[in-house]
Amino acid sequence: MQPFNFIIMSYNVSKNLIYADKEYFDPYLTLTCGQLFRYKCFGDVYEVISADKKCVIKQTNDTVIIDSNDSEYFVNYFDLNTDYAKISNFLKNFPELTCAVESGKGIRILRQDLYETIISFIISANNNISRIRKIISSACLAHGINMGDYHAFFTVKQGTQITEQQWRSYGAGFRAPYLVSTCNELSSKSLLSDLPKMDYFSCINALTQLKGVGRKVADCVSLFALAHRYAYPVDTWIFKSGKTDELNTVEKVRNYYTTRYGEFAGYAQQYIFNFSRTKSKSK
DNA sequence: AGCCAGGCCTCAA
DNA sequence: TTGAGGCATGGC
Repeated sequence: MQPFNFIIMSYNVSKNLIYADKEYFDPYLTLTCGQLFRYKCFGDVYEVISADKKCVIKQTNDTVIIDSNDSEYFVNYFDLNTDYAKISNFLKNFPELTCAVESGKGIRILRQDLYETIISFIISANNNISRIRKIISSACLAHGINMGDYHAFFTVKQGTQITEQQWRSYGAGFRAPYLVSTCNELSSKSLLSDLPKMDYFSCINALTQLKGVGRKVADCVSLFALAHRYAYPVDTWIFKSGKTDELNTVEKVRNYYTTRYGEFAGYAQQYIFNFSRTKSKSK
């Protein structure tokens, strides 16, 4: 399959503004579906912080407007060069995905900063999204560079200065020693610059060497930061919705659905995750 | 009040 | 290789 078949220019850039087609970009779903943790909602206006950058998202009837000081960064961040119409139409053909794709229409899978994603998803282990957001927010407030109206995510160097006790005071709990260890590893080795050059399985192998990074976190990093859309992170929601008498372990669920959805497994996973959580909230 | 959360680590067998 | 148990904390 040729990559350019899935590329479409559904946006325009004018100075600090990006105008994106709203048809396949729902900011609310994209921001709240658990792939990023540094965003705020002000009615239908949103603020997103990624690494040391910030953007503000506004909307008209048919357009999403992204205001930032680095349009190129956020075009890539929001994956605006990928054609989600083709992806969702393809996935809709799987009967078990029809409802999930419909209700998750407009979710985009981001291309996030690698370091921030690794740290954030170590914190995510056995945790809930609102707590994850608070822990990350506290750490960034204390250690990230003050950018005026927001704080950047702490740098790799700043990360090495956060003590276990400080992590605990931010609410990281038993993950505190993992965070200290991984911050040091990422600072002293070349992993952060090597990972983007690796194939998917090499990424999983390298990432799971880090403390606090198991297969699920490694899959999230592969999917949300390294653009390996084959990755299929199996968390409690995905496992509950996918398990059967035969598929009774996390490994079996992951193997079955990565094979079933192939190079689009990551997108499918995100639709399923969103759908099962919204179903659970409404009852 | 008690279960659960975008799981991982250690330690047995 | 697989399974059990423990784990900080607070949302709901």
